[in-house]
Amino acid sequence: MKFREPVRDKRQAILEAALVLFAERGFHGTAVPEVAAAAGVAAGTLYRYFASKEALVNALYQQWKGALLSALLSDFPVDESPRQQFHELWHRLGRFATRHPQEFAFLELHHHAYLDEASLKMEQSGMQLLKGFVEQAQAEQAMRPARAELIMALVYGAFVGLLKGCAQGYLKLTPALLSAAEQLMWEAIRV
Amino acid sequence: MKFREPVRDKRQAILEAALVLFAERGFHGTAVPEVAAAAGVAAGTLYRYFASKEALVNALYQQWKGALLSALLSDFPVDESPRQQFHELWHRLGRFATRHPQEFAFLELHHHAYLDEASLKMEQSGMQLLKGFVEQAQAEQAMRPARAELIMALVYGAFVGLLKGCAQGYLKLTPALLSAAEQLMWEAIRV
Amino acid sequence: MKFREPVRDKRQAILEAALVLFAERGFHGTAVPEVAAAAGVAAGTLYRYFASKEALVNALYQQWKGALLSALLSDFPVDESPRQQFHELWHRLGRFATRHPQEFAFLELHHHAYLDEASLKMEQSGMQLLKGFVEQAQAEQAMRPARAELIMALVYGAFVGLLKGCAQGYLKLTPALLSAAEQLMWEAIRV
Amino acid sequence: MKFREPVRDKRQAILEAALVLFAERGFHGTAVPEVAAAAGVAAGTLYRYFASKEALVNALYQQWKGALLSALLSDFPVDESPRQQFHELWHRLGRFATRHPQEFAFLELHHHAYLDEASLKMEQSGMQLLKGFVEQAQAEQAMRPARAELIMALVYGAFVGLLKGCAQGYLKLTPALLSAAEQLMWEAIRV
DNA sequence: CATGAATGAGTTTTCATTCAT
DNA sequence: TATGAATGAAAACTCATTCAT
Repeated sequence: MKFREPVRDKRQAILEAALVLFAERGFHGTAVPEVAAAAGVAAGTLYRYFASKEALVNALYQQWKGALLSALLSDFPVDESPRQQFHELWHRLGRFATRHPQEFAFLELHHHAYLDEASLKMEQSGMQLLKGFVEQAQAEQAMRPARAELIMALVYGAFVGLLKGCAQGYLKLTPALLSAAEQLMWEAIRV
Repeated sequence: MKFREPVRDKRQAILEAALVLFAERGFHGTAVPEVAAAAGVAAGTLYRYFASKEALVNALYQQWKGALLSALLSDFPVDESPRQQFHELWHRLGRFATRHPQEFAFLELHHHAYLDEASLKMEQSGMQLLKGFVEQAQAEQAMRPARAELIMALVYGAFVGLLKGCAQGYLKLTPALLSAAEQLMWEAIRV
Repeated sequence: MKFREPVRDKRQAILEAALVLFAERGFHGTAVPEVAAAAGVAAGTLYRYFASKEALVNALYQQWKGALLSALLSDFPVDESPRQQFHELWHRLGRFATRHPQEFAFLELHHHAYLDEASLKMEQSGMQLLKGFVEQAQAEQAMRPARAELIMALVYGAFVGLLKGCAQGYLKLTPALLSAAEQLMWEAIRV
Repeated sequence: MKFREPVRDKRQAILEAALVLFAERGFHGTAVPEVAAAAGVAAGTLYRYFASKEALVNALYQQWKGALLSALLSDFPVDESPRQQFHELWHRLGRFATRHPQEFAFLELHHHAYLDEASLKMEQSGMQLLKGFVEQAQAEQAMRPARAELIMALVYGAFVGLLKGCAQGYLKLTPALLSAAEQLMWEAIRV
């Protein structure tokens, strides 16, 4: 009697609205009723889906940190050369950031002082997986023998810096730019 | 009846207190009375020195962004080789971040959605100066001919990533680490 | 798919759940959805049986105030001596409070600022009936000639105080205790 | 330059306003802004004096439970006869309830489910002191050898019942009524 | 100039009630 | 008739800012 209203799912609508606002104005800079209004629901409704504002931001963080890690690592070409693996990682990062610019901004351009244990655990597990890739490449003597954490911090930091430059309008995120950036950063870490 | 240190300068005390709190909890996560209390002044007094909370954070941003730019660029060895100049820039960044970790965290680890024009202008003028260095090095064919903004975004992003890794405890900011990082990033951008 | 007990009567289930919660946490301290959940029905269902939260608490009050009055007065031994009648009343009060401790607590240990006219009328009619007993005993010169309302207030207040002492853990409601209390209070009012 | 405005003290004004409203409508039935408005202050001001609504009600409870205990026990005539001591206690209770009817109603006519440890301790220490009086009278064989807690529950309950009767309009709190009540209750407990 | 109590609009959150299913 | 998601007004509480002292 009622054609599927385009409400997909209120929980999802709330998550999407929150993402946009948190990415733009930060967690503390965004009021719950603003999120609710942007999601097209009443303020009280938000609390049927999330126990608190903090629970909401953690759910958001876990959803997208998980998506990012999954995008980076699912079906990772474990048998390829380090150079090829690096290309793959950088390319996947670029694709994720191109398709989900607000999500990436939310994840990486903000200082998250309110994360719960589950969120922190997810963060750390991602680090571990990447560390494995770095150490394997080092074992194959295809990557400089610096501390794995240092290499990861520099490479990931460089990528985030690139995205920040795009967000601020200094750069435009194109395949060519990504490719150039990849080449530079590979030079930084190759043997 | 009053044993506080000679009240150096209340404005300065407020700026220092605000810096610590903003770096830790962010702008919106910090209450003005907290800042005042931490500075050892009354809440009303803060408003004699700053028109609003936003004016305070902008003053802080300009103070330290200016200090950072000044640290990077004053007496810059314009006649040295690009490699030497890069070393100098990286070393100065490292020294600044080592001496002023909270200031650096405030400047670079937060998303500043409240900056006024003066702050934005300062940000941009810093970029211009660094761009000049990159372009000169490229003119000397000592640095790859990529877009200057790309090189700056990657290098500065890598440095910020390094500091974030230190802030999160994955790394420890030592001269050796800085030196290793410098070497890697130079490889990224040298011809 | 549904193993709840034969849903006796939803109205009754709601009343029972409300009683427990109102007795424990008070009317304003209890949320309607909590009552519904405790009764095993949906929140909306409650409103099929009671027009509002106030209607619910008044129905509850009337149900149990009525039950208490009925327990006190049905088949009252009108021909017995005043002493015997007092014994009967005290004993019936004790039995009611023993069998229905939460009901008694709800009725007498809370300040009911929301009673409607029907509830107040019930309260008053109970008073009238007891007043008759007192006045008859006084006419027979078996009870002191104080104001009937005074005697009732003291005796009933003493009983409530006894129950409050039990609820707080100072006393334990045993037949022996009730009997001792009865004896003391009879001494208070006998000629 | 400004003659002492009749604000006595805002903390006191808040306590007084809260007392009236809590006595009438109960703790959960009273909204904080109502208390503030009745006290003639802004809602936020209340929180400068009390950390929370619960802290307010506990402060109120302790203030008046303390006043009641003090009224009962300060300069207690320890050398008088038990009968005389009972008269004194009853009289003091009556005077307190006459002078502070709302305070007494707040203390004794509500179910306080939110008391903190300090409040509970105060309650218990009052009980202990009164218990001492009962036990001494029993030792002198001037009071029936029932459990002290029972005697206290009945006598105090009777007094509360009397006040409840007055609050509901059945009785009027006069010296004569108090005196009559005292005589009845003494008969209950004397040997 | 400095203070800090006071403000009241704004925040997060709750809850009595409704209504589409 | 029963449901329970949705509502939105109201609750408790916070905080940027003001102003009398």
